[in-house]
Amino acid sequence: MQSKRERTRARILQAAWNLFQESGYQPTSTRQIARAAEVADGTVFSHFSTKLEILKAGVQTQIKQVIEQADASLKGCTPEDRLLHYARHLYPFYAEQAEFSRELFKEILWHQDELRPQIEAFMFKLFDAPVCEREQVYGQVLMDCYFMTLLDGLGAEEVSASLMQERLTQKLACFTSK
Amino acid sequence: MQSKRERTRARILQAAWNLFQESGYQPTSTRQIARAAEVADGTVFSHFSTKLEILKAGVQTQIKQVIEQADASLKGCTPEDRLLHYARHLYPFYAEQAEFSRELFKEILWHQDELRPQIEAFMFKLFDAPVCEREQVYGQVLMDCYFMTLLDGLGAEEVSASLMQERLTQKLACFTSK
DNA sequence: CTCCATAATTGAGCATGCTCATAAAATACA
DNA sequence: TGTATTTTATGAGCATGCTCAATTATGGAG
Repeated sequence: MQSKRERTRARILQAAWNLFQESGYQPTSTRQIARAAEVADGTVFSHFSTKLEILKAGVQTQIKQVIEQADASLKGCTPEDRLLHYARHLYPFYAEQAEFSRELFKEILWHQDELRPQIEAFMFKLFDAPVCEREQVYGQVLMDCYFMTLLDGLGAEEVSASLMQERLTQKLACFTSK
Repeated sequence: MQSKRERTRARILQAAWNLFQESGYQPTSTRQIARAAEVADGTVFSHFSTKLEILKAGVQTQIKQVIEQADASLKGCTPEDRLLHYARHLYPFYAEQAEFSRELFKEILWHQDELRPQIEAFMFKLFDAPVCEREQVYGQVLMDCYFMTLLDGLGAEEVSASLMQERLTQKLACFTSK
């Protein structure tokens, strides 16, 4: 059985997630979260160091599932096909949770000690072999396109995953057609 | 002669810029700025809607100069050469003002109504002709590399403009060598 | 100069994210 | 069981960015 601490943490996370979904991340105050979770204001921060960490915890469990799904159904041999495959799974998720994604990327961009390993792992999946120097750089270019297309799409007033996929497809065509 | 309002604004901007340089953006409070500019707290916000707007105003005048310099000395014919040319001018600036750049990009990324026109203009400079469909997409890919290399570099603990230039050069080589 | 309307400035006050000394609860050990 | 120690929880309090009703300065018309 989970310890009392774990249960309190879960309550906070659940309450926060509900409120975030209902009213958005920014408009939800940590006091509201505390009240909804029936704990004191300070308790929230004894479980999560930051308001953003709460969001991160919530989103990460979801994203993990999406990635696992994508991993499981991975088809295509070329790195480009595979990148598109992941985009088809992940873009819709990011798009649906646009505000959360924006908030997270804001922070995470500057802490690539968190992002970098994920990117490395991602590149391994694209080439599924220890990548050589040349492939490494090309992989970076692919990732650049993947991320910029995503960031760009998340900034639009009408966030559309399909538009993002289309854009990425066009960009990737630059490489394969030459 | 500039109106009193303009002079107050200038005083605030100057005071803010000094403090930002001295102690950084985040550690400087708007109250400190007000005190240094010898105005009331509220006055600051009657001239700038947001703390970030102050920073933006300060940085933009500087960046304009750097861009003009780059424009004036523009050499090279291929889009890749030109992109690198701009990188050689702009990366060092962003790197030197790393904290400011990070703070600004955080916000600006999601308001591409501010960023988009600048990017469009930038692409025009790269191709110096009304770009066709195909070039448009390729230009986007170039920009993606330009920005991701920049963002990536700004996130490192040791921000190095020359490293960023090197990385961008490598990426661009993917295109020209094929 | 005097009056008045408009523009600029003021600073008390608000909600926020987060801290930290204290209190309560759980646990370990006798 | 009873006591000591460690782990959790508490909530008053802090500094922050920003607001807004009230106040003061500005400058133009009579």
